[in-house]
Amino acid sequence: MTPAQQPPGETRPGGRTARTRAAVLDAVEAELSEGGFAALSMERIAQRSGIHLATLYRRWRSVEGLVCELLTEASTGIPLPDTGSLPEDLRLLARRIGTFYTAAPMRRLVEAVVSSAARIPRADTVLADFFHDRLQVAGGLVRRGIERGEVPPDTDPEAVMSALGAPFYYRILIARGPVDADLAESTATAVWAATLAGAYRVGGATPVVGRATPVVGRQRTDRTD
Amino acid sequence: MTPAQQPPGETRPGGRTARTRAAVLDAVEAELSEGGFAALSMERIAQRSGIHLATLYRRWRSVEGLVCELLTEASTGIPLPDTGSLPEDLRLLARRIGTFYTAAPMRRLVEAVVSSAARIPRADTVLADFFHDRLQVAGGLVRRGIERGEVPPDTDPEAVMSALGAPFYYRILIARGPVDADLAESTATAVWAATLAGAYRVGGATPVVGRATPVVGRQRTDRTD
DNA sequence: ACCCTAACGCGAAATCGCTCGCGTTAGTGT
DNA sequence: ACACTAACGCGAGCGATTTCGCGTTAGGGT
Repeated sequence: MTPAQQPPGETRPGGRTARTRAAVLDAVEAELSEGGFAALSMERIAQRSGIHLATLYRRWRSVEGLVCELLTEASTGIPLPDTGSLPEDLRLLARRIGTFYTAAPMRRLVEAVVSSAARIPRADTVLADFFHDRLQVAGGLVRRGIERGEVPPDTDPEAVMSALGAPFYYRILIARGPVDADLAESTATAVWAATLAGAYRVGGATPVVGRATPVVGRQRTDRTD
Repeated sequence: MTPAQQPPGETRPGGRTARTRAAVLDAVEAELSEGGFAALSMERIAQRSGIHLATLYRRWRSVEGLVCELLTEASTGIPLPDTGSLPEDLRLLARRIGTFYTAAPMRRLVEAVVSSAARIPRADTVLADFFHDRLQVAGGLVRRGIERGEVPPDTDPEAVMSALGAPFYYRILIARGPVDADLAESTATAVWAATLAGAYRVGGATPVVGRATPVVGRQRTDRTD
């Protein structure tokens, strides 16, 4: 039988292979920044990078495959703060996410990958894995806060980090408005307040009863209406 | 000169035109529910609806155009509650959004439209307009709360409603996990707490200083660091 | 009840995206 | 330094999508 036949770029990843990869990904990024995902085609990428069309198809199968690879490249995008204070960390991270997505290129990349995920299964898993990993490590930020006793110990770190990211992606993908500093501030404030209120506990949120909320502590409401 | 030549379906919207439209949109919805956007093609829609392929292309140009039209159809999706209490309304609405997106069909539609928006300009504007309108009317919910004095008077209604929606779309499009009741509860709690904390004020959020938050009232912090 | 034409059905034709087979180039191991 | 072969360049070719021109059907106005 044939020995599994893995796709190009795997068995001999050095030298020329690496160069073409870099050239292609650069071209994709540039094209994406200029015209967005709509104007992105294998043809254009081939011309811009100087790499032959057939090679592109061989290694990446489709434009979707290309933007997926570009996403995995961008892993080292936003560094996680560690100031010793969770609310400070949240605010700082929100600002970094904000500035990260204020510029068009990364916005476009997210659009492209999400768009791809709806079309090819591979992009779906790449996207899911990417953010799953990122959420995992970002959760460390919250875990340190728990250890310091800043928030309820049963706070779900990933839920908090999801809440911190969500508004930005909502703005980019749904509301389709600009990401600005106000959004970052608002989000940081909101997430911190919500965390204190116990909205992100592991077994589901404990509802805030009535009006004024006893904000700290581990209040429990056993109503199950 | 030729008299502008508007696309089919505009000048004579009754009778047969309306029937084909209905048949086609039904087919799109069905196909979308079953196979998702990836499996959606003009060919399949034509077969399923019994409408000829050429007609589809004439009226809607592409699958993206079709899902756009389907979105505008789904306007009457989630009714807005009005219980007389903002936190109750928020929780109820969150639950409705939750159940709405728990089932696959609407999830798929959102995926499809967002995916389309990255590719054709028309979808971009359709999506933006749709959610802009929806945010506008949903904001009434918050405005009533302001009139009742439940939240700070300078609360931004649309910001609150964005915050209520964001986690669901994050879950669907980014985290790619299931939308469940927990998410709805968590979101409702979080948004209410954040609103009380003043995270969604019109001129940008007033940061929550320090640890315990004076939750009600209109505290002001003039620090601008 | 009649005409007018928008919208549709039909099949052929053109276009586009994508793949395939073969020769060439350049890493990599000995 | 040499051999081996992964990865690339090239252009023809295939299939699927999209369009076109024409005849037909059926609303809407008078």
